[in-house]
Amino acid sequence: MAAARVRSGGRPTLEEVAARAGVGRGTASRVINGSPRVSAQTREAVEAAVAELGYVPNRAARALAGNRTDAIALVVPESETRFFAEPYFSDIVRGVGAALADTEMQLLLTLAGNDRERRRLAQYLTAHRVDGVLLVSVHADDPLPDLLEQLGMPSVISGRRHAAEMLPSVDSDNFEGARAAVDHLISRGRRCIATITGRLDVYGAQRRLDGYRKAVAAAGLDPDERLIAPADFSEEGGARAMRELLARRPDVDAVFAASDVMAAGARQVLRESGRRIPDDVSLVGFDDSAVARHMDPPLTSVRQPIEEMGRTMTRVLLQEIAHRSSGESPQDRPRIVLPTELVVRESS
Amino acid sequence: MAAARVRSGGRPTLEEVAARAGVGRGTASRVINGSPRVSAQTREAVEAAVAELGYVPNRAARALAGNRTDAIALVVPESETRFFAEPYFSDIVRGVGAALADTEMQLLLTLAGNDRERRRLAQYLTAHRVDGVLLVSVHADDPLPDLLEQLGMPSVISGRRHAAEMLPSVDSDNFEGARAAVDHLISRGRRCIATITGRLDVYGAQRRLDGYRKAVAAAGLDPDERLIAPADFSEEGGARAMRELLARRPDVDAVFAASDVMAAGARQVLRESGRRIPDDVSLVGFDDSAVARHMDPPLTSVRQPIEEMGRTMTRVLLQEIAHRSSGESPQDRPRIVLPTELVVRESS
DNA sequence: CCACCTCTTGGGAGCGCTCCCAAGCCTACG
DNA sequence: CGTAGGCTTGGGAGCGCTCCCAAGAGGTGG
Repeated sequence: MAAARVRSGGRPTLEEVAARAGVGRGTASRVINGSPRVSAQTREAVEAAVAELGYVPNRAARALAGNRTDAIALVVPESETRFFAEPYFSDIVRGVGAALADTEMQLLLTLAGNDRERRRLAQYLTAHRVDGVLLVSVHADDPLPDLLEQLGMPSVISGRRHAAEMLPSVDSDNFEGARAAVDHLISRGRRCIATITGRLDVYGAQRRLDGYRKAVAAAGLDPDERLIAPADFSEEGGARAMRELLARRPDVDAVFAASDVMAAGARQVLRESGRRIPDDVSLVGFDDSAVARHMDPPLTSVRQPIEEMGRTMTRVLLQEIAHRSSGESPQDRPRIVLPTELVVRESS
Repeated sequence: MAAARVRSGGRPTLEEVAARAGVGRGTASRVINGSPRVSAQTREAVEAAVAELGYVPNRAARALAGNRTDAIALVVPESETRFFAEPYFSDIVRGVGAALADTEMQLLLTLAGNDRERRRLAQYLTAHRVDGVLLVSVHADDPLPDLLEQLGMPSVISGRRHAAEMLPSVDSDNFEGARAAVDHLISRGRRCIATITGRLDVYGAQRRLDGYRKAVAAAGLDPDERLIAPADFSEEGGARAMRELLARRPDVDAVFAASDVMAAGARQVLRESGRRIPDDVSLVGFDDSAVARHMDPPLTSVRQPIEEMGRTMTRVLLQEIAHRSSGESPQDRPRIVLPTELVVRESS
């Protein structure tokens, strides 16, 4: 067993694996990359060498030679990681991680603050070369999607900016979720149903409002615009909106808040006004977060399959990348909508 | 303006920048890496070329040539990302991101499930070559820290496994936080104070218990072991522990739970037993999570500076990496403890 | 028996960058 | 006026891998 050249410090290289297996570098590479053009015997020899040496390919070298990186970036608006504190963020990551588990792909986490940073980011993403980008929480005026589109960077977006989004997208069914929530309130005999919306430049918030409108209209209820109060997803905003609502329509008997946190704000105001939940006013939230479960009374809420959204986004992105590199032009921009589920608790 | 060789597809390379600036490749590299051994004039010329060409260094090439990666990994036990759903996870990431903001470092997110995966992970981390590792939520029997230590990989750990941890660590002051919580209960006139602990193989949980014991002893209260109920950080576990507590010492007049979620479980059981909070029993949690703010009554809780922990861990890691690469032997293993803060609400 | 394939295989040519040596230039000093 | 020494500078030699061409081996048909 000639102890060939034993490199003192570093990890074994392809060349060493090849030498150990008694084959050429090219052949070893073929085995490691699963090319079919290798005899079974050779393959075995190389695989044995890999095992013995504990060889792991050097990513940087691969990236440089192969002009790819085996890495994707998850871009999160930094300003919102806190807003994401509710399961959202970690569940997305879980989902992405799960989908990546038996891949060689790495996950790069990129926090981008303001729009300027996001613009710079696009540069980086292409220069630092990730193979694809996952975008979450995109606002109507976010330049990033267009930039990525132009750069031809495979990307998947969650929370479409608008219906005409060019990028593949994965979303939960905000419309149906909202509709189900309102239908539920109607089935409870409520007739004067208000809604507190999120920031309407977030597509999902708009869709939730649409769902509300649809359900109200379908039930033949009075579609009073005064029953619609805009807010910003914050607890304080929810409280403020609830006060407005109460001032405009004191006879309100149900509220659909577009997030649990806003519902929490609304609950506070309803309490202070002497109204009981759900006796006087029914309350429904959205997200089914920890806040919902621990509210008093526990909050009926619309659950989104967040982890699955992460999984699905990733799967779609990997496909997109595969297509792109195999030269196919992806005709169909996948546009996936995952179902939501109403979780009924005591607040309604 | 001789249009030199204009590469059709790709981004500009160092070579092109050099040509544009009329200097050699080596010189261009020096400017870009901020070497002082360049004349001001040359520097300007290169910088201009960089700007004009929109040059961004190729990471893979750098990594390959320089034998470093400009990337660090944040290792999260996958099994716990959900447990992390409370601000923890996202706040840590925020902190890390903030500390990395004006660095060239990238953040790699690594979810590792079980111990076997974590073992494999160590391989990957060295082979895929990250420059350093951030470890959060480490259990007593986790093999990863030792592996990283052996491999000589710069690492920083949060939540030390045991006091004798070899790696640099950043932690919040669980001991003082717990003590402050119990002192607060004592100052409220409580005399029979119980505690619900987290998994004691998590260092922080152990420290919280230590803090409880210390405060009880210092106040000269009866240190009855029956007032200590172990649980697992879960709501259900908290409820179970509370039931045991009530069975053993029905006269309990205060409970310090080592997490808000467990406090929520305890609250439920206390309610069911007909006890009022805080009139009959005071309740204090730990984490100051959303659950605490929205509980009924709002929960007094110990806040940890999680985002700052992320920031600090990262800073320490970057220093560690810098030392390592400049050949200094890091004499002192930083061991940083960040202060906690008691947030008093109506539950106590 | 030879031309022509197909299947494997080896290894050269880079990918874009950092490291480092040697060369060129200038200043200062003997 | 010659020479040593300090600054800058250019560019060769890889880093470890993938891509791809050409060559060898074995088989087949005319």
